[in-house]
Amino acid sequence: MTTIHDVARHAGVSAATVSRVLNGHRTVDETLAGRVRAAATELGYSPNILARNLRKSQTNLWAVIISDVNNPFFTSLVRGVEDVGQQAGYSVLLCNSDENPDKEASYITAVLAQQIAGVIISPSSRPDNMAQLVEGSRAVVTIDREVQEVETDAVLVDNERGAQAATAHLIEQGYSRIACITGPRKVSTATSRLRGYRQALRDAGRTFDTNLVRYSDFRETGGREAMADLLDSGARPDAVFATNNLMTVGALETLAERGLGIPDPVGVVGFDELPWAELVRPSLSTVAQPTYEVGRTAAQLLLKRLENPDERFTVITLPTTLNIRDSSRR
Amino acid sequence: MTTIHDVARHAGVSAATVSRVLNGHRTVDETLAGRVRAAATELGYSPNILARNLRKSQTNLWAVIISDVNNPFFTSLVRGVEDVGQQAGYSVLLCNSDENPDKEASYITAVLAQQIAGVIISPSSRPDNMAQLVEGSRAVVTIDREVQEVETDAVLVDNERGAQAATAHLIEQGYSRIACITGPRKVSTATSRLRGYRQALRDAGRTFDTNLVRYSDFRETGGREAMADLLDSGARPDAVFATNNLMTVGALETLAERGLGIPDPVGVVGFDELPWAELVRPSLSTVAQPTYEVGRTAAQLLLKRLENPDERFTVITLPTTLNIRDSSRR
DNA sequence: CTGTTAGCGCTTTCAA
DNA sequence: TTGAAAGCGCTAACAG
Repeated sequence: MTTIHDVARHAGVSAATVSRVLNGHRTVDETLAGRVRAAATELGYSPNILARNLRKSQTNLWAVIISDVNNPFFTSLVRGVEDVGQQAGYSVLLCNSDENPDKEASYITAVLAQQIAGVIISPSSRPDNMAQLVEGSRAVVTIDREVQEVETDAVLVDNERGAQAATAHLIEQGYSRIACITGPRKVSTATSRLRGYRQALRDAGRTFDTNLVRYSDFRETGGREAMADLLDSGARPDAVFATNNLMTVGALETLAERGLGIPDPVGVVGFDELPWAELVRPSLSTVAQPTYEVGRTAAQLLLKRLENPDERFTVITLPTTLNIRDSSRR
Repeated sequence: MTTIHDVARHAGVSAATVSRVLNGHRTVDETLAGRVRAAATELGYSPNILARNLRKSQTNLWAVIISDVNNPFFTSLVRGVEDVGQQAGYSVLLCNSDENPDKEASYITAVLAQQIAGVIISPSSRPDNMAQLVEGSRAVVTIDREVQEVETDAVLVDNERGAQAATAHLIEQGYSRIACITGPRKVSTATSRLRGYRQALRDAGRTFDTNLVRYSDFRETGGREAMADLLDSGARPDAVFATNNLMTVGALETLAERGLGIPDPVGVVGFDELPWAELVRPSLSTVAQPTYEVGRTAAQLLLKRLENPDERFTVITLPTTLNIRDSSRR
């Protein structure tokens, strides 16, 4: 291992000067700086990151805490984060909270212990976790979901409008008993999307019927059970809007099991794109989120916050796109 | 920040003793150890990981270098790694080489610079990268693909047998002109799976026809183009075996575009499970890999290697499962 | 079994 | 503008 002292000796300067040059402090004479850079390349020097971390009490790591690595929504997002982070010299730690507040809490503890530079998080339903994270961390950007109790930079999508567009589309296709399978009551995306659904019904002069609404868990089995329950309960839905991709898959499975055709007698629109939505037969109508963009934008906010810790918080809301395919077109 | 010295003072011992107790060295008197533990909890002490990292010249981080985060094969694998790693006190860095040897090289450099404790990698086609990684890293486990030139612990699946079973199944269903879309010539999974395909043909007394083989890139568009080329070339395939999930998707897209029915006139079997294989119509026959298990096993090998750097290398080969669904059944 | 001591390699005052 | 020196908090070699 060549150290900063080796470079210093080789260039005939002190270690402090080498440090200054390599960190881009402009206060060094150009001649010396040149000598230092030459020595560094000649010796193949690269600074010991661990020593730097200790000295600065901070790593060059980011953490992304998401609720499900298996959900393509998040993987695409992670790429967006990674692309920006790597550019700026950060490596990305992936943490998978699994929609489980305890697991989230343990990751937050780990993140604080590691002295991670910045955190991008899709928060679970426990606001205390977020409070602790924000308290102990240098920079936090919230994605996907809002947390009322804690203020941070955030990147969201226009959930309400997306849900409204999806529901309005189903209405316009002549469906009359449109069900909604949404996520946990405490998760903002679940409630916003439900609100959009409700708004579309109201706009169309329809009544909002709680018999047609199910609160589930954003998972495949949850969607499956919610759909079964809707069919068995006598609510007689002729269409369903599911507020995330996995629950949509679950709903489709139930419909297939029951031998119910799509889009007739039952129309389907899902929130979130499925990677192979075109291959599913009939092809699936979705409200698509700009997932990669969400990740990229969050990473950019994080970068800004790291540079400028005292700036006011920004919240960016990105638009969704309604992709009308065969599952809702009759 | 409470430091080890605070705890030492509080417990009336030296910092070294505190360190010993907290690291589980058994050479400390139980009375003292108890006092230390009491002091530590009372003060809410947690060791500074950055200092420990510097001192030990090693982080408590693992890196997983994979070729595509968007591929569900890898995300499930990452979970397996993460579950084991977290248990043992490691955090997992996710690196996305994107099937690009240059990107892989840059991640390897980063991993070495970070002094990552252990690396799990699905190597690209550039053996030099692996050589450099193995040279500079404490522990490396290879997954998914073999690299001839470099010896490491490894977790593989029985690609040849899986491919053979898939092809034999197509033969048994009465398909006579079975094509194979495989990956890059330099990637072992591509060649092993092709070998299995070939073996099945031989076993059935069929001739191996290179006109029915395409080397592609393990990506969706690659599979799409390869399928189109097969159809346009006059090779007249009546079935296709694609050697990974994304290329299978591509092939399905081409077949749909051309209005060719599945399983008639064209049968399809893919390697790797698709997350919603059941929803694709017709449902897709696949050779499934135990992805989560691959990750878990690799992590366990890594743990072992870290404990025991001089042990002989182990290579574990896990079995695949042929899931026969509608796309190949006529 | 325990304490003293000496760094790990870097950044950053502080003084020149 | 530069260098000397201190020290981030920890672990491990060594001595007792």
